Formats: sequence, C-alpha cells, structure tokens
Amino acid sequence: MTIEHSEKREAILKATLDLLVERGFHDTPTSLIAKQAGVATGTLFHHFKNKEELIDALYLETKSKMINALKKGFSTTGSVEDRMRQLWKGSVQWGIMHPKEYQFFQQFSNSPFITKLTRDEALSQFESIQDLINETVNSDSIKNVYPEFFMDFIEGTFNLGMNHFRKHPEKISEENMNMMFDICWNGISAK
Amino acid sequence: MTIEHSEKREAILKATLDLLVERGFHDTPTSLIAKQAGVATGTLFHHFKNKEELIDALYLETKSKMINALKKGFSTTGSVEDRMRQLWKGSVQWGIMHPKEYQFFQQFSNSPFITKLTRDEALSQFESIQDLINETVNSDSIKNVYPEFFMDFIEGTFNLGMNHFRKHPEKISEENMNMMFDICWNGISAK
Amino acid sequence: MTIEHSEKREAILKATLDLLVERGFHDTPTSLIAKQAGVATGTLFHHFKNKEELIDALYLETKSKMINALKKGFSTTGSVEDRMRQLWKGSVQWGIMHPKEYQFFQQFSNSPFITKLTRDEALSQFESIQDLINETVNSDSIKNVYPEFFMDFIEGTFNLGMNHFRKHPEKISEENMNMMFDICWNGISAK
Amino acid sequence: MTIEHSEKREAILKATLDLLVERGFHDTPTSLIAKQAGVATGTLFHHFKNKEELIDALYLETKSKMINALKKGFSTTGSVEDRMRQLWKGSVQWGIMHPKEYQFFQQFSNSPFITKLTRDEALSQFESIQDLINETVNSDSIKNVYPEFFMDFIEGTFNLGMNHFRKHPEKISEENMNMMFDICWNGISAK
DNA sequence: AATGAATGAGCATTCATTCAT
DNA sequence: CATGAATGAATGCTCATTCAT
Repeated sequence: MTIEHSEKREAILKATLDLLVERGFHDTPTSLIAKQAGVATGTLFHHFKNKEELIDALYLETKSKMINALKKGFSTTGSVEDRMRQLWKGSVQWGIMHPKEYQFFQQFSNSPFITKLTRDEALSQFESIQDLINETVNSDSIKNVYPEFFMDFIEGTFNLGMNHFRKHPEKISEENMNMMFDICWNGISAK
Repeated sequence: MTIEHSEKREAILKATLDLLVERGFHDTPTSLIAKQAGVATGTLFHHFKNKEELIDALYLETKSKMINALKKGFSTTGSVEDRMRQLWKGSVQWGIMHPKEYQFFQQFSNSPFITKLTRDEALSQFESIQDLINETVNSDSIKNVYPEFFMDFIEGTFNLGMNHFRKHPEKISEENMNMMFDICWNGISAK
Repeated sequence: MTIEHSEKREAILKATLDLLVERGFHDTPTSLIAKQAGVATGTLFHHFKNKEELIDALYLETKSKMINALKKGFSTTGSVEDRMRQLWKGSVQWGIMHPKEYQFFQQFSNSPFITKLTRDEALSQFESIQDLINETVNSDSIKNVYPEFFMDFIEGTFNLGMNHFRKHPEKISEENMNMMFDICWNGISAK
Repeated sequence: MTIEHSEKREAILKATLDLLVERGFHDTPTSLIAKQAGVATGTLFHHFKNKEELIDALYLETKSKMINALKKGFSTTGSVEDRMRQLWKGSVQWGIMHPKEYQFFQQFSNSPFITKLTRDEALSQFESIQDLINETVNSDSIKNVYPEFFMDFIEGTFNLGMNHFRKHPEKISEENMNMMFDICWNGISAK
C-alpha cells in the first residue's frame, strides 16, 4: 500500500490529530478540521472518502511513524534482555515525546473506526519486534509462559509505563524508566 | 448520593450499556436507546437530564456494582500478598464475567463524558482497596517504589490480565490466573 | 395500506406538489418544502423517511384522489361506448381541474422516484376501470385488437386529450371533448 | 448554428445519454459523465459551458439525428394517407431502434433543462413534416378538426405507439404497426 | 411519570465549476 | 485543447432535547 503525499493532505492529517485529541471525535466536525488545515471542506473529501477513512489513515500513518522511530535505535545484537529493555524504553520514550499521538492511540485503538485490516497492516510493519518476541519466548531467559501471554504482558507493561508518565510527567527520567523496566522484566525473567 | 430506582430507569441503563459497547457512542442515538429500552424518547430525559448524565450515571452505577462485587470476597486477614492476589483475581474474574461492563470502562474511562467528579466518587467508594494499597506500600513486602507508581502498576496489571483473557477466552482458568499474578507480583515483590 | 393523516403531513404534501411542479425536482430542497409547509425541517423527516418516500407518498395519494374522483360519476349501466366516454371525459376533466396534479404525474410517472410497487398499488385501486376495459375488449363493440394494445390505446388517448387542453386551454369545452372522444373511439370502434 | 465535432465531445454526449436514461438526471454527476467518457472533469466544461448546455446540446443533436433519419424514407409523392403512414411508421421504428434516445426525449421533453429555443430550433429543422401536416389539414382526407388538435393528435398517436412497443417488445412487427396506424388514422379520416 | 410529535441547529457529504499547470 | 486538484455553496438528513397532552 503506497501512501500519497501532498501538502494539503498532510495539513488535514495534522489538523485531525490536533483536534481529535483536544476535543474528541464527536466534537470535531470535518468543517473545523478543514478550516484548521487551511483547506476547503471539499478538499478533505477529495483526499479521504469520508471521516472514518480519514481517521483510519491517520491511525495507519501515525503507527508507521512510531514503528519507524522504534526501528532506528533497535539493535540486533546484545542479550535478549538488553534488546527488550531498549525496545521498552524506546516505546515509552516515543509516547512521552509524542503525547498527542499516544493519546490518539489510546482513544481510537479500540474504536470501531479503525478497521481490523488497518490494525493488522500496522502491526505487520514491524517484523523486528515480532522476531524479538519470538526469540525471547524460545530462549531460556524468561519463565515458561505460553507465547500469547508473553505478547500481552509486554504490551501491557508498555501501556502501564506510558500511562504512568502521562499522569505524572514530573516522574519522567532515565532512572525511573530503568526502574520500571526492571520491575516488569523481573516478573517474567527466568532468574 | 442516593440512586433512584425504577424499572424504566433500569431498562434505559441496560439498553445504554448494550448499545454503547455494541455500536460505539456516536452510533447510539438516544432514540435508539429509548426504543430498545421499550420507553418513549421523552422518558429517557425524564430520568436523565441529558445524554452525558446518562452515561455518567451508567459509569457510576456500574463501578459501584463492580466494587460491591469485589468487596465480598475481600478478606482483611492474611498476608498482604494473599490479599492482593485475592483482589487481583477477583477483579479479573469480574471482568471475565461482565465483558460488556469491562468494555464500557475501557471505552469511556478516558472519555470526556465521565466527569472527574464521577471518577473520584467511584473510586472513593472503595476505601478498602486504598487501605490495602497503602498498607502494601508501607510494608516491606514490595520493592522500594514510590506510591504513585505502585498504584499504576497494580492497575496496569489488572488491565493486562483482563485484556489477555478477553483476547484469549480459551485460556481462562484458575491456574493461569495464579500464574499471571505470580509473574506480576514477582516483579514488584521485595524478594 | 393505511395512510396516516395529520395537518402537518398534509401541509408538507401540499407544499411538495406546489413546489415540485413549479420548480422541478432538483430545484426544490427539502428545506424549502418545510418552510413553505410551515414546519421544521425535522418534521418533514419525521413523517417521511426521505425525500424519495415523500414523492412516492405524494404520487400514491394523488393517484388515489384522482381515482376516487373518477369512481364517482362512473355508472355501471349504459352501453360500453357511453361508459367509456364518461370515463374518458371524466379523466380529461379531472386533469383540467387539477393541472398541478396532472403535471406532477407527467413529470414523475416515468421517474425512478416512483416505486414500481407504488405504481401497481395505485392502479390496483381502480378495479372498475379494469373491469370496463375487459368488458370492452370481450364485447363486439370494438375492433379485434389484442387487449394490451387496447389498454395502451385508451391511456394514450387520455394523455393526448389532456396534453392538448394543457397547451390550448382556450379550447376547453364540452363540445370539443366530445369531438375528441368521438375521433378516438371512432378509430377503434367495430363500426 | 454549426456543431463542433471531436472525439471527446462525442464521447461526452454518448456517456451523457447512457447515464441519464439509466440513472436519471439527479443521479448523474458531471464527474461520472466525464469518467465514463474517459475524459477529465475539466474537459467536459471545455466543450459545454455547463451541465444545462450539455443536456441542451444532447437534445438538439439527438433530435437532429432523428429528423435526418425520418427525412430519408420520406417521399413527397403518394396519397396523404400513405405519406402519413410512412411518417408514423418511420417515427415508431426509429423509437424502437433507439430506445435510449426515445427514453431521453420522454424524460426531458417537458423538463426545464431544454430551452424553448432549443425545442423550436429542433422542430424547425423538419419543414417537411410541417408541410405534410398543413397539407393534410387543408385536404379533405381528414375530418374537419382544427389544426392545433390535429397536430397534437398525430403526436399523441406516435407516443401511444412507441409506448406500447416499449412495454411490449414482443409485439413489434410490421403487421402490428400497420394495424395501429390504421386504427389511429381511421379515427380522424374523413371516410 | 410517561408519551411521542415537533423542533432546528448542526453535520457529513456532494457536485458543478474553476484554474494553474 | 486537456488535465484533475481544489473550491465552497448547497443539501439531505440526524438527533438531542422540549413540551403539550
């Protein structure tokens, strides 16, 4: 799937993100999005078939950006624990640095606006993470749990960390991040 | 705050819960709620000032039900770990047995419809849990973490467990529940 | 099929007829219909599911009115020719006295707005005319033509007469009407 | 008035005819016409000032085609009846062979889109028919009716025939066409 | 308390038309 | 001549809410 780009299109996506997290879905008319993006109402529907597809596209592209960000700073060497720590901290840090995007995910991940297709497609872009998860499960570095739970455990601890820092921004620090990962990892670690 | 009760009122709340989790907020007009509840449109507004208050009330009452359920099966004796385990398993079990209610919380906990007041009021009903949290933090049974994180850690592991079972209902079992709590608790436990 | 009645509903139908023949379909917004009917826009959609159903209903009810008008002044005695003449003149006269209604039929009879169902239902209301047609075809008073053509011939001569008087209102007279029927009937008459 | 010709122009007119009879006016956006014609939206407006003029042009050119077709096969010798029969059958046959064009005339003849100017211009192209009509009225071959009615009678019987065959294509035959003309002519014939 | 017809502001979306390339 | 992205006025329709009965 190729993604078209154009200045107007980008402006619309940006305005959508800003308004959606600020005002919520049902308080964000397309007319307002268009106005804030500096385009005509028709232009919005020229680029996106309808409001739903606009949000779907925003989800997909935001997820892509996040994944690309994580891909950098992702090493393939080192112990499983080290690489998991890197991933974990990278994710949490991305959430800290992109609060709107994170809030958008929180609000819309479970919403019917995001097609299952979109969700899957987003996920599939990050084979590296899948590989690491698989490697970890198959290694002897963690407790003997079934893979599905391990996936959900990792994802759950991401969210846990991000939520905490969102509520308590004053606690953000490298030290606390390491502390949290230690606690989470300690739970599942074999040792 | 006293809660009025009447058959119509209950029917409206039930219809709201059913429709909201099934169709999402912006696809659930009050007219549809009224129809499914078997009452006239006007009746809904007789019991609830507006749609927002309806959802607010649903949140409050559902939270109350959950808290009351947890209060039973909540012992004040035993080790901190045992009591935390009981609470954790009770919560997860409640989520498993009340999937709609759980999904509703997921969807609306972060939504602007739920007044902060409501959120706080709901929480305040469960002094026992606060007490247990405080007791745990002050005890030497867990690692030396600051209280805010502990709260968020506990809540995060609840969600983690519930989400996992929602995705994988075939994994629901007493055994797996204990396994999960072990892992989560192991992470934060002092030893 | 029962037809609901209410003042507002009638006002909407009347305004629709007036505006539609005056301005055409695509120059008659529902908002204008509502305004002219003296009701709120929402009221229109409370009585009719959408613009299409409004026109469908107008067609059906107007056709009913016409048929009821023709039913009066419809005798079951007399020669076939006399009764056909009565029907023919009755129809043409109705068209003369109800120019808007007639124009509406002209504009919308072939339009996709009028459901086939509606068309058939309208027709079925007038068994008497069907009976007369059948009786005529089976009698020896007309030429030996197949029934389908006879039907279309009769209908065609109605339209022919009405169109003529619409274009040339100054020609309207009992005498001309008889003259026209004579000519039309003379064509198909056995002798 | 000279008519420009170009492949694109023709493609647009063809697409317009096809779509208009298939979907009706208000369900045929110019964008769809352009797409079906294989041209850009702007191109349509390069050839026709606006949608109305497009339809106007389509009406005019289609009428021209019909008239040209009738002009062939139109003899200036023979009895008035024979020449009228020829014209009548020619018209009906044209309608049978060009169902879309006929339907288009049915739908738009009374519509406000077709300028009176256009209508008159189309008519004026066929002096032969006017001449024949005049000759017929002034001859003693038909009953003593006033000319306006005769015109409308002839036109009405055209429509009557075409409508019949459109509804009952299985009845199309030289024989039936003659039968119908006989009946129609018989009505107005002096003898 | 209950009803449901009526309201009208508000919204998503369409579409004829323009214009810079 | 041709293109198609951009425009924005216009429209059909929704829906929370009111109120007379």
